[in-house]
Amino acid sequence: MNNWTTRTPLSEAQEDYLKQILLLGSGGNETGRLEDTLAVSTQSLAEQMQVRPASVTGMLKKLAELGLVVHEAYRGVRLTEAGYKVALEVLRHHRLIECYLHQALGYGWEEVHAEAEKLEHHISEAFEARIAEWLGHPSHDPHGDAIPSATLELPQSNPSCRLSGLERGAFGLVVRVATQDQDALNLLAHLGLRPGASVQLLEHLREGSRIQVGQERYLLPTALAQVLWIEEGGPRG
Amino acid sequence: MNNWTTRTPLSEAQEDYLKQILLLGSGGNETGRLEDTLAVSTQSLAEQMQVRPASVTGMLKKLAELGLVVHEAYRGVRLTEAGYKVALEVLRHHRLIECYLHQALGYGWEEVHAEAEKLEHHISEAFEARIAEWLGHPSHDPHGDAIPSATLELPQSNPSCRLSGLERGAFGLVVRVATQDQDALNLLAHLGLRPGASVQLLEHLREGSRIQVGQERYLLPTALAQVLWIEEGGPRG
DNA sequence: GATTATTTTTAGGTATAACTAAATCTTTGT
DNA sequence: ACAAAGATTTAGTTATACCTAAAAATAATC
Repeated sequence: MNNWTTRTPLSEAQEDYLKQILLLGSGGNETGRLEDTLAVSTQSLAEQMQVRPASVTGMLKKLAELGLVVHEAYRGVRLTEAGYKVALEVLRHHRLIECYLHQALGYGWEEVHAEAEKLEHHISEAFEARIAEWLGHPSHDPHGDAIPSATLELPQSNPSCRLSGLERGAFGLVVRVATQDQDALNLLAHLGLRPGASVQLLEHLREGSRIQVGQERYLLPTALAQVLWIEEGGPRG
Repeated sequence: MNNWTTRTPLSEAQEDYLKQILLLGSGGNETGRLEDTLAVSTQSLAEQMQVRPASVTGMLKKLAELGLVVHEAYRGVRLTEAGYKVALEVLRHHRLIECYLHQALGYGWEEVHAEAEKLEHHISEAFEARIAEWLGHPSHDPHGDAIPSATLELPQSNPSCRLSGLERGAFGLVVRVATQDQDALNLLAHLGLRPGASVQLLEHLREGSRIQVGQERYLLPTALAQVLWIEEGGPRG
């Protein structure tokens, strides 16, 4: 374990592992506190990174040597404070870039992920600072994900629940679209199910949830209903 | 030699080699025509890329296999049409990014090079198109270097000469600052010797050239006087 | 034609990050 | 409690990309 806070620049793969450990450990709900994250299994990381479990073990070993994770064999991996910081930094880059592409360059909110995924590893702190400034230090990205501040604090979010967990007849506002699947994003964008959209839940069925968005009614498969996070509230603001 | 126009994505290093072959082969004066470029020596490439000549030979072999350069042993290397296209594409990315950092994000013209150097390899064609549009399809970057168009044509430049070649008493406009050395850029920026600045040449001395910029007079070392390209013209526009 | 400088070849090194196969550990079901 | 199933680790391999030093080959110059 290396304690010297030295910044041997991490590889792209290493940064991605740390980011995924944070995301998986948060169960999609980052609280901003390392203590609230769970240990992540080798398996789930392997799936997420599209790699064999053995490859994950290898990488975790390296990250553990760097003092960025604690890996208890057979029990999963957790970030250390240092690793958590790096992961938040990467997340900040990613989400700021998404914001910037959307607001400054006119990308659709469903298009920004792929470009941000590449760029997040290659921008300087100066660049980060400049776009954050230009954007007015936003708290959330175009998908509704919270953006860590320059000091790596996460902003508070209002209570919300998955669309699939909404009660019959309830109204609400989409506050977050929690998927990175490009096809899912395209579909949701086409239906107008973007952050800020107003929806009503009509009924839950075995195949999915029947909902109303504007004048249109859709039967949304459960897989998709689970990625939409809703803030409950009266009909159409 | 691979003729299939396939786009096996090139590595960062490969793109950098191609770019440097173009820059060195143009002697700092790109005409936009491959025929006007000279063969580049292994040595000069090695210096530019900060590696040993043997490494250059190795890389040239690989690039030749990809059909991007023609390497005549012991006689130097030239770009093929395909390699020339790639090099221009990289140059376009680099210079557009420099413009964008300067105009959209407020970077100083002397600061943009380093950031662009990293980003040029990691932006998509969509990103390139969007920033080109935002900028209004500029023809030159903040250093005065010509930007290849979307179709990879280089814009015509007005005739110009090095400050070191100017005649005694002549007036002119800085149109290009042809160095990537950060310290040189900083120094020139501090003296106000940026593209667009008006200068008069007072006299040439052994140590350099005495010049006047605004109210100030400087003795500019020859090494620096050679990177400043001047368009001759009457005193202060 | 010999000397010098440059270039290429050869052989080998480093680093990253992936993989497979086999061994080992943990969990689960009976 | 134990066996089977599943997950994880170990060990050894592969592939890529890049680099180097030293020896051999070539070109240029006197």
